[in-house]
Amino acid sequence: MTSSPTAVKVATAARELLEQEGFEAVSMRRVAGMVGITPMAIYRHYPDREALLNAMTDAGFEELAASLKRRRFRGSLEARLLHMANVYLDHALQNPRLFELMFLRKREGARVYPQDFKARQSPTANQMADLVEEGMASGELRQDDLWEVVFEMGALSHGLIMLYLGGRMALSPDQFRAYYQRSFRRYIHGILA
Amino acid sequence: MTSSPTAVKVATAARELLEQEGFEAVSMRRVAGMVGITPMAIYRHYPDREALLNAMTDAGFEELAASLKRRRFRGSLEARLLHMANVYLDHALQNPRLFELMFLRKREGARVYPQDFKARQSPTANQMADLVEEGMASGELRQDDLWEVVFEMGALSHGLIMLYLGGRMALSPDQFRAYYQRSFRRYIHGILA
DNA sequence: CTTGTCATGTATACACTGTATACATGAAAT
DNA sequence: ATTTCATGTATACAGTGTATACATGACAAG
Repeated sequence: MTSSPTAVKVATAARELLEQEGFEAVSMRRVAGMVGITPMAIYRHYPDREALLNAMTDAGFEELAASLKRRRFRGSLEARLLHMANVYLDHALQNPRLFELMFLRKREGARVYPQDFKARQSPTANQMADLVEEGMASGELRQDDLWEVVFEMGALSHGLIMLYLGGRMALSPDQFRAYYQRSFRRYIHGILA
Repeated sequence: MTSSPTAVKVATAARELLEQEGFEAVSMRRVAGMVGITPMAIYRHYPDREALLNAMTDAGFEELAASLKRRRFRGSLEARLLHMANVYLDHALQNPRLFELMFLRKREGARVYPQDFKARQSPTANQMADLVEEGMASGELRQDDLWEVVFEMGALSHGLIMLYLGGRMALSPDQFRAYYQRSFRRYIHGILA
Protein backbone atom coordinates (compact mmCIF):
# COMPACT_ATOMS: atom_id res chain seq x y z
CA MET A 1 0.00 0.00 0.00
CA THR A 2 2.71 2.51 0.95
CA SER A 3 4.05 2.53 -2.56
CA SER A 4 7.84 2.19 -2.67
CA PRO A 5 10.01 4.29 -5.00
CA THR A 6 10.27 1.62 -7.65
CA ALA A 7 6.54 0.95 -7.39
CA VAL A 8 5.83 4.48 -8.54
CA LYS A 9 8.55 4.27 -11.20
CA VAL A 10 6.80 1.19 -12.50
CA ALA A 11 3.44 2.93 -12.44
CA THR A 12 4.65 6.02 -14.28
CA ALA A 13 6.47 3.92 -16.86
CA ALA A 14 3.33 1.90 -17.40
CA ARG A 15 1.26 5.05 -17.76
CA GLU A 16 3.66 6.48 -20.31
CA LEU A 17 3.53 3.28 -22.30
CA LEU A 18 -0.24 3.26 -22.07
CA GLU A 19 -0.78 6.73 -23.45
CA GLN A 20 1.82 6.38 -26.17
CA GLU A 21 1.24 2.91 -27.51
CA GLY A 22 -2.02 1.82 -25.99
CA PHE A 23 -3.20 -0.72 -23.55
CA GLU A 24 -1.85 -3.84 -25.23
CA ALA A 25 1.66 -2.42 -25.28
CA VAL A 26 1.80 -2.34 -21.49
CA SER A 27 3.63 -5.60 -20.98
CA MET A 28 5.56 -6.58 -17.91
CA ARG A 29 8.73 -6.95 -19.93
CA ARG A 30 8.51 -3.56 -21.57
CA VAL A 31 7.62 -1.76 -18.36
CA ALA A 32 10.47 -3.51 -16.59
CA GLY A 33 12.82 -2.52 -19.37
CA MET A 34 11.86 1.13 -19.07
CA VAL A 35 12.42 1.11 -15.32
CA GLY A 36 15.65 -0.84 -15.62
CA ILE A 37 14.66 -3.88 -13.64
CA THR A 38 13.78 -7.46 -14.38
CA PRO A 39 10.20 -8.28 -15.33
CA MET A 40 9.80 -10.41 -12.25
CA ALA A 41 10.82 -7.54 -9.99
CA ILE A 42 7.51 -5.88 -10.77
CA TYR A 43 5.80 -8.69 -8.92
CA ARG A 44 7.33 -7.44 -5.69
CA HIS A 45 5.09 -4.40 -6.04
CA TYR A 46 2.05 -5.64 -7.94
CA PRO A 47 0.59 -9.12 -7.69
CA ASP A 48 0.09 -9.32 -11.44
CA ARG A 49 -0.44 -7.27 -14.59
CA GLU A 50 -4.11 -6.86 -13.78
CA ALA A 51 -3.23 -5.20 -10.50
CA LEU A 52 -0.80 -2.87 -12.23
CA LEU A 53 -3.52 -1.78 -14.62
CA ASN A 54 -5.96 -1.34 -11.75
CA ALA A 55 -3.48 0.89 -9.97
CA MET A 56 -3.34 3.08 -13.06
CA THR A 57 -7.10 3.42 -13.29
CA ASP A 58 -7.33 4.19 -9.59
CA ALA A 59 -4.86 6.99 -10.11
CA GLY A 60 -6.99 8.20 -13.00
CA PHE A 61 -10.12 8.36 -10.87
CA GLU A 62 -8.29 10.25 -8.17
CA GLU A 63 -7.03 12.80 -10.67
CA LEU A 64 -10.49 13.25 -12.10
CA ALA A 65 -12.03 13.72 -8.69
CA ALA A 66 -9.30 16.17 -7.76
CA SER A 67 -9.74 18.29 -10.85
CA LEU A 68 -13.49 18.37 -10.25
CA LYS A 69 -12.91 19.48 -6.69
CA ARG A 70 -10.48 22.15 -7.78
CA ARG A 71 -13.05 24.02 -9.86
CA ARG A 72 -15.61 26.52 -8.73
CA PHE A 73 -18.81 26.15 -10.65
CA ARG A 74 -21.00 29.21 -11.02
CA GLY A 75 -23.94 30.41 -13.04
CA SER A 76 -27.23 28.75 -13.79
CA LEU A 77 -27.84 25.14 -12.93
CA GLU A 78 -27.57 24.21 -16.58
CA ALA A 79 -24.33 26.13 -16.95
CA ARG A 80 -22.86 24.37 -13.97
CA LEU A 81 -23.94 20.95 -15.23
CA LEU A 82 -22.37 21.65 -18.57
CA HIS A 83 -19.23 23.00 -16.97
CA MET A 84 -18.92 19.88 -14.89
CA ALA A 85 -19.42 17.62 -17.89
CA ASN A 86 -16.68 19.57 -19.59
CA VAL A 87 -14.21 18.70 -16.87
CA TYR A 88 -14.97 15.06 -17.56
CA LEU A 89 -14.35 15.64 -21.21
CA ASP A 90 -11.07 17.43 -20.56
CA HIS A 91 -9.80 14.51 -18.59
CA ALA A 92 -10.84 12.12 -21.33
CA LEU A 93 -9.21 14.12 -24.10
CA GLN A 94 -5.99 14.57 -22.18
CA ASN A 95 -5.67 10.93 -21.17
CA PRO A 96 -7.59 9.04 -23.81
CA ARG A 97 -6.11 5.57 -23.26
CA LEU A 98 -6.32 5.89 -19.52
CA PHE A 99 -9.92 6.92 -19.87
CA GLU A 100 -10.71 3.84 -21.90
CA LEU A 101 -9.03 1.76 -19.24
CA MET A 102 -11.07 3.45 -16.53
CA PHE A 103 -14.48 2.84 -18.00
CA LEU A 104 -14.19 0.04 -20.50
CA ARG A 105 -12.25 -2.64 -18.73
CA LYS A 106 -14.07 -5.16 -16.66
CA ARG A 107 -12.47 -5.16 -13.27
CA GLU A 108 -12.93 -6.30 -9.72
CA GLY A 109 -13.73 -3.57 -7.26
CA ALA A 110 -15.38 -1.19 -9.68
CA ARG A 111 -18.14 0.86 -8.10
CA VAL A 112 -21.51 -0.75 -8.68
CA TYR A 113 -24.81 1.00 -9.35
CA PRO A 114 -26.84 1.71 -7.36
CA GLN A 115 -25.51 0.73 -3.95
CA ASP A 116 -21.98 2.14 -4.13
CA PHE A 117 -23.24 5.37 -5.64
CA LYS A 118 -26.02 5.87 -3.13
CA ALA A 119 -23.46 5.22 -0.42
CA ARG A 120 -21.61 8.14 -1.98
CA GLN A 121 -18.50 6.10 -2.65
CA SER A 122 -17.91 7.64 -6.05
CA PRO A 123 -16.31 11.05 -5.51
CA THR A 124 -16.74 11.96 -9.16
CA ALA A 125 -20.44 11.12 -9.27
CA ASN A 126 -21.10 12.78 -5.92
CA GLN A 127 -20.41 16.22 -7.30
CA MET A 128 -22.85 15.69 -10.13
CA ALA A 129 -25.40 14.32 -7.70
CA ASP A 130 -25.18 17.35 -5.43
CA LEU A 131 -25.95 19.59 -8.36
CA VAL A 132 -28.89 17.52 -9.57
CA GLU A 133 -30.25 17.20 -6.05
CA GLU A 134 -30.11 20.95 -5.62
CA GLY A 135 -31.99 21.36 -8.89
CA MET A 136 -34.71 18.98 -7.80
CA ALA A 137 -35.00 20.65 -4.41
CA SER A 138 -35.29 24.12 -5.91
CA GLY A 139 -37.94 22.88 -8.32
CA GLU A 140 -35.86 23.66 -11.37
CA LEU A 141 -35.59 19.96 -12.22
CA ARG A 142 -38.49 17.58 -12.22
CA GLN A 143 -38.75 15.36 -9.17
CA ASP A 144 -37.24 12.03 -10.16
CA ASP A 145 -34.86 9.29 -9.06
CA LEU A 146 -31.70 11.22 -8.31
CA TRP A 147 -29.18 8.47 -8.99
CA GLU A 148 -30.91 7.22 -12.09
CA VAL A 149 -30.55 10.67 -13.57
CA VAL A 150 -26.94 11.06 -12.49
CA PHE A 151 -25.90 7.63 -13.67
CA GLU A 152 -27.48 8.00 -17.08
CA MET A 153 -25.89 11.40 -17.57
CA GLY A 154 -22.63 9.57 -17.00
CA ALA A 155 -23.70 6.89 -19.48
CA LEU A 156 -24.47 9.46 -22.15
CA SER A 157 -21.16 11.14 -21.49
CA HIS A 158 -19.17 7.90 -21.65
CA GLY A 159 -21.11 6.67 -24.61
CA LEU A 160 -20.19 9.72 -26.63
CA ILE A 161 -16.61 9.83 -25.41
CA MET A 162 -16.01 6.14 -26.05
CA LEU A 163 -17.33 6.40 -29.58
CA TYR A 164 -15.12 9.42 -30.15
CA LEU A 165 -11.99 7.90 -28.65
CA GLY A 166 -12.77 4.69 -30.47
CA GLY A 167 -12.31 6.56 -33.73
CA ARG A 168 -15.93 6.41 -34.76
CA MET A 169 -16.41 10.14 -35.16
CA ALA A 170 -14.48 12.21 -37.68
CA LEU A 171 -14.51 15.40 -35.62
CA SER A 172 -11.76 17.62 -34.27
CA PRO A 173 -11.58 17.83 -30.48
CA ASP A 174 -13.24 21.25 -30.63
CA GLN A 175 -15.99 20.03 -32.89
CA PHE A 176 -16.56 17.06 -30.65
CA ARG A 177 -16.69 19.26 -27.56
CA ALA A 178 -19.35 21.41 -29.18
CA TYR A 179 -21.41 18.38 -30.12
CA TYR A 180 -20.94 16.92 -26.66
CA GLN A 181 -22.40 20.06 -25.13
CA ARG A 182 -25.33 20.15 -27.51
CA SER A 183 -26.07 16.55 -26.55
CA PHE A 184 -26.07 17.43 -22.92
CA ARG A 185 -28.42 20.32 -23.51
CA ARG A 186 -30.76 18.11 -25.46
CA TYR A 187 -30.75 15.62 -22.61
CA ILE A 188 -31.69 18.37 -20.19
CA HIS A 189 -34.38 19.98 -22.36
CA GLY A 190 -35.66 16.94 -24.19
CA ILE A 191 -36.19 16.70 -27.90
CA LEU A 192 -39.95 17.21 -28.01
CA ALA A 193 -41.28 20.27 -29.76
CA MET B 1 -15.50 -13.62 -49.88
CA THR B 2 -17.67 -16.60 -50.84
CA SER B 3 -17.11 -18.22 -47.49
CA SER B 4 -16.14 -21.88 -47.80
CA PRO B 5 -17.63 -24.58 -45.55
CA THR B 6 -14.71 -24.58 -43.14
CA ALA B 7 -14.70 -20.80 -43.09
CA VAL B 8 -18.17 -20.81 -41.59
CA LYS B 9 -17.27 -23.67 -39.25
CA VAL B 10 -14.41 -21.53 -38.02
CA ALA B 11 -16.68 -18.54 -37.60
CA THR B 12 -19.34 -20.41 -35.66
CA ALA B 13 -16.73 -22.06 -33.45
CA ALA B 14 -15.22 -18.68 -32.75
CA ARG B 15 -18.61 -17.23 -31.93
CA GLU B 16 -19.37 -20.05 -29.53
CA LEU B 17 -16.07 -19.54 -27.80
CA LEU B 18 -16.69 -15.81 -27.65
CA GLU B 19 -20.06 -16.01 -25.94
CA GLN B 20 -19.01 -18.73 -23.55
CA GLU B 21 -15.59 -17.67 -22.43
CA GLY B 22 -15.19 -14.16 -23.69
CA PHE B 23 -13.13 -12.33 -26.21
CA GLU B 24 -9.69 -13.27 -24.91
CA ALA B 25 -10.49 -16.96 -25.11
CA VAL B 26 -10.93 -16.78 -28.87
CA SER B 27 -7.48 -17.98 -29.83
CA MET B 28 -6.49 -19.44 -33.15
CA ARG B 29 -5.40 -22.65 -31.48
CA ARG B 30 -8.62 -23.17 -29.57
CA VAL B 31 -10.83 -22.35 -32.53
CA ALA B 32 -8.81 -24.68 -34.72
CA GLY B 33 -9.13 -27.39 -32.11
CA MET B 34 -12.90 -27.08 -32.04
CA VAL B 35 -13.16 -27.28 -35.81
CA GLY B 36 -10.69 -30.15 -35.99
CA ILE B 37 -8.04 -28.46 -38.10
CA THR B 38 -4.59 -27.08 -37.56
CA PRO B 39 -4.29 -23.48 -36.31
CA MET B 40 -2.54 -22.45 -39.48
CA ALA B 41 -5.39 -23.77 -41.60
CA ILE B 42 -7.51 -20.87 -40.37
CA TYR B 43 -5.19 -18.54 -42.23
CA ARG B 44 -6.48 -19.98 -45.51
CA HIS B 45 -9.80 -18.34 -44.70
CA TYR B 46 -8.93 -15.31 -42.59
CA PRO B 47 -5.75 -13.24 -42.97
CA ASP B 48 -5.30 -13.04 -39.20
CA ARG B 49 -7.10 -13.14 -35.87
CA GLU B 50 -8.20 -9.55 -36.26
CA ALA B 51 -9.99 -10.42 -39.49
CA LEU B 52 -11.71 -13.35 -37.84
CA LEU B 53 -13.01 -11.07 -35.10
CA ASN B 54 -14.13 -8.52 -37.68
CA ALA B 55 -16.07 -11.18 -39.52
CA MET B 56 -17.89 -11.96 -36.30
CA THR B 57 -18.83 -8.36 -35.65
CA ASP B 58 -19.98 -7.95 -39.24
CA ALA B 59 -22.28 -10.90 -38.74
CA GLY B 60 -23.52 -9.27 -35.56
CA PHE B 61 -24.42 -6.05 -37.34
CA GLU B 62 -26.24 -7.95 -40.04
CA GLU B 63 -28.26 -9.86 -37.48
CA LEU B 64 -29.16 -6.67 -35.67
CA ALA B 65 -30.23 -4.95 -38.85
CA ALA B 66 -32.25 -7.98 -39.84
CA SER B 67 -34.10 -8.21 -36.55
CA LEU B 68 -34.87 -4.50 -36.75
CA LYS B 69 -36.25 -4.96 -40.24
CA ARG B 70 -38.34 -7.92 -39.18
CA ARG B 71 -40.38 -5.93 -36.69
CA ARG B 72 -43.40 -3.79 -37.32
CA PHE B 73 -43.38 -0.74 -35.14
CA ARG B 74 -46.73 0.81 -34.29
CA GLY B 75 -48.22 3.29 -31.88
CA SER B 76 -47.09 6.77 -30.95
CA LEU B 77 -43.73 8.09 -32.03
CA GLU B 78 -42.41 7.68 -28.52
CA ALA B 79 -43.69 4.12 -28.32
CA ARG B 80 -42.03 3.27 -31.58
CA LEU B 81 -38.74 4.84 -30.52
CA LEU B 82 -38.81 2.87 -27.30
CA HIS B 83 -39.74 -0.30 -29.11
CA MET B 84 -36.84 0.14 -31.46
CA ALA B 85 -34.42 0.77 -28.63
CA ASN B 86 -35.69 -2.41 -27.06
CA VAL B 87 -34.68 -4.42 -30.09
CA TYR B 88 -31.17 -3.08 -29.63
CA LEU B 89 -31.26 -4.11 -26.04
CA ASP B 90 -32.52 -7.58 -26.87
CA HIS B 91 -29.65 -8.13 -29.20
CA ALA B 92 -27.20 -6.92 -26.56
CA LEU B 93 -28.61 -9.11 -23.83
CA GLN B 94 -28.73 -12.18 -26.02
CA ASN B 95 -25.19 -11.76 -27.37
CA PRO B 96 -23.41 -9.77 -24.72
CA ARG B 97 -19.82 -10.55 -25.69
CA LEU B 98 -20.52 -10.08 -29.34
CA PHE B 99 -22.11 -6.75 -28.54
CA GLU B 100 -19.00 -5.61 -26.71
CA LEU B 101 -16.95 -6.68 -29.67
CA MET B 102 -19.21 -4.74 -32.02
CA PHE B 103 -19.04 -1.42 -30.27
CA LEU B 104 -16.01 -1.43 -28.04
CA ARG B 105 -13.24 -2.69 -30.22
CA LYS B 106 -11.29 -0.29 -32.29
CA ARG B 107 -11.35 -1.56 -35.82
CA GLU B 108 -10.67 -0.60 -39.39
CA GLY B 109 -13.71 -0.09 -41.52
CA ALA B 110 -16.10 0.90 -38.76
CA ARG B 111 -18.76 3.37 -39.86
CA VAL B 112 -17.71 6.92 -39.09
CA TYR B 113 -19.92 9.78 -37.95
CA PRO B 114 -21.16 11.80 -39.65
CA GLN B 115 -20.34 10.97 -43.26
CA ASP B 116 -21.08 7.25 -43.30
CA PHE B 117 -24.31 7.78 -41.41
CA LYS B 118 -25.53 10.62 -43.58
CA ALA B 119 -24.72 8.46 -46.57
CA ARG B 120 -27.11 6.00 -44.96
CA GLN B 121 -24.50 3.26 -44.80
CA SER B 122 -25.55 2.11 -41.36
CA PRO B 123 -28.67 -0.02 -41.76
CA THR B 124 -29.26 -0.08 -38.02
CA ALA B 125 -29.08 3.70 -37.62
CA ASN B 126 -31.15 4.31 -40.73
CA GLN B 127 -34.26 2.90 -39.15
CA MET B 128 -33.89 5.14 -36.14
CA ALA B 129 -33.24 8.11 -38.40
CA ASP B 130 -36.39 7.52 -40.40
CA LEU B 131 -38.43 7.62 -37.23
CA VAL B 132 -36.80 10.78 -35.92
CA GLU B 133 -37.07 12.45 -39.28
CA GLU B 134 -40.76 11.68 -39.40
CA GLY B 135 -41.16 13.18 -35.94
CA MET B 136 -39.40 16.36 -36.95
CA ALA B 137 -41.44 16.62 -40.12
CA SER B 138 -44.73 16.16 -38.32
CA GLY B 139 -43.73 18.77 -35.78
CA GLU B 140 -43.84 16.33 -32.89
CA LEU B 141 -40.09 16.66 -32.38
CA ARG B 142 -38.26 19.93 -32.29
CA GLN B 143 -36.43 20.85 -35.49
CA ASP B 144 -32.81 19.90 -34.94
CA ASP B 145 -29.83 18.17 -36.50
CA LEU B 146 -31.24 14.77 -37.40
CA TRP B 147 -28.04 12.75 -37.22
CA GLU B 148 -26.80 14.40 -34.07
CA VAL B 149 -29.97 13.29 -32.36
CA VAL B 150 -29.84 9.78 -33.77
CA PHE B 151 -26.18 9.29 -33.00
CA GLU B 152 -26.47 10.50 -29.42
CA MET B 153 -29.46 8.27 -28.80
CA GLY B 154 -27.16 5.46 -29.85
CA ALA B 155 -24.49 6.77 -27.53
CA LEU B 156 -26.86 6.85 -24.57
CA SER B 157 -27.99 3.36 -25.43
CA HIS B 158 -24.47 1.98 -25.76
CA GLY B 159 -23.30 3.85 -22.72
CA LEU B 160 -25.92 2.23 -20.55
CA ILE B 161 -25.54 -1.20 -22.12
CA MET B 162 -21.76 -1.17 -21.85
CA LEU B 163 -21.89 -0.23 -18.20
CA TYR B 164 -24.41 -2.99 -17.60
CA LEU B 165 -22.54 -5.65 -19.54
CA GLY B 166 -19.33 -4.47 -17.91
CA GLY B 167 -20.77 -5.53 -14.57
CA ARG B 168 -21.15 -2.04 -13.21
CA MET B 169 -24.82 -2.27 -12.44
CA ALA B 170 -26.27 -4.75 -9.97
CA LEU B 171 -29.61 -5.13 -11.74
CA SER B 172 -31.45 -8.11 -13.17
CA PRO B 173 -31.99 -8.00 -16.93
CA ASP B 174 -35.62 -7.02 -16.33
CA GLN B 175 -34.67 -4.29 -13.90
CA PHE B 176 -32.11 -3.01 -16.32
CA ARG B 177 -34.57 -3.02 -19.18
CA ALA B 178 -36.98 -0.94 -17.13
CA TYR B 179 -34.27 1.55 -16.23
CA TYR B 180 -33.12 1.64 -19.83
CA GLN B 181 -36.60 2.63 -20.93
CA ARG B 182 -36.96 5.30 -18.27
CA SER B 183 -33.64 6.74 -19.44
CA PHE B 184 -34.87 6.89 -22.97
CA ARG B 185 -38.05 8.61 -21.92
CA ARG B 186 -36.09 11.14 -19.93
CA TYR B 187 -33.93 11.82 -22.95
CA ILE B 188 -37.05 12.47 -25.03
CA HIS B 189 -38.84 14.60 -22.47
CA GLY B 190 -35.92 16.26 -20.76
CA ILE B 191 -35.41 16.51 -17.05
CA LEU B 192 -36.53 20.09 -16.53
CA ALA B 193 -39.58 20.69 -14.38
C1' DC C 1 31.23 -7.68 15.42
C1' DT C 2 28.30 -11.17 14.11
C1' DT C 3 24.13 -13.17 12.88
C1' DG C 4 19.76 -13.48 11.22
C1' DT C 5 15.70 -11.32 8.96
C1' DC C 6 13.49 -9.34 5.33
C1' DA C 7 12.68 -6.46 1.38
C1' DT C 8 14.10 -6.33 -3.04
C1' DG C 9 16.11 -7.92 -6.95
C1' DT C 10 17.67 -11.72 -10.64
C1' DA C 11 17.69 -16.12 -13.50
C1' DT C 12 15.49 -19.70 -15.44
C1' DA C 13 11.73 -22.15 -17.10
C1' DC C 14 6.90 -23.27 -18.55
C1' DA C 15 2.79 -22.79 -20.93
C1' DC C 16 0.54 -20.00 -23.82
C1' DT C 17 -0.13 -16.66 -27.78
C1' DG C 18 -0.09 -15.09 -33.18
C1' DT C 19 1.90 -16.22 -37.29
C1' DA C 20 5.93 -16.83 -41.02
C1' DT C 21 7.74 -20.46 -43.76
C1' DA C 22 8.06 -24.75 -46.05
C1' DC C 23 5.94 -28.78 -47.44
C1' DA C 24 1.88 -32.34 -48.44
C1' DT C 25 -2.36 -33.85 -50.58
C1' DG C 26 -6.05 -34.49 -53.36
C1' DA C 27 -9.44 -32.82 -56.80
C1' DA C 28 -10.38 -30.56 -61.02
C1' DA C 29 -8.73 -28.77 -65.62
C1' DT C 30 -5.86 -29.19 -69.68
C1' DA D 1 -1.29 -37.92 -67.72
C1' DT D 2 0.14 -33.76 -66.07
C1' DT D 3 -0.33 -29.50 -64.12
C1' DT D 4 -2.59 -26.28 -61.18
C1' DC D 5 -4.59 -24.76 -57.16
C1' DA D 6 -7.19 -24.79 -52.94
C1' DT D 7 -6.66 -26.57 -48.71
C1' DG D 8 -4.43 -28.60 -45.24
C1' DT D 9 -0.12 -29.83 -41.99
C1' DA D 10 4.45 -29.38 -39.45
C1' DT D 11 7.77 -26.77 -37.55
C1' DA D 12 9.69 -22.80 -35.68
C1' DC D 13 10.17 -18.06 -33.78
C1' DA D 14 9.25 -14.19 -31.09
C1' DG D 15 6.33 -12.54 -27.90
C1' DT D 16 3.38 -12.93 -23.56
C1' DG D 17 2.31 -13.64 -18.09
C1' DT D 18 4.15 -15.70 -14.27
C1' DA D 19 5.80 -19.83 -10.99
C1' DT D 20 9.91 -21.18 -8.74
C1' DA D 21 14.43 -20.90 -6.89
C1' DC D 22 18.18 -18.23 -5.69
C1' DA D 23 21.12 -13.76 -4.66
C1' DT D 24 22.10 -9.47 -2.38
C1' DG D 25 22.35 -5.91 0.61
C1' DA D 26 20.38 -3.04 4.59
C1' DC D 27 19.29 -3.18 9.19
C1' DA D 28 18.21 -4.95 13.89
C1' DA D 29 19.29 -8.09 17.90
C1' DG D 30 22.49 -10.81 20.35
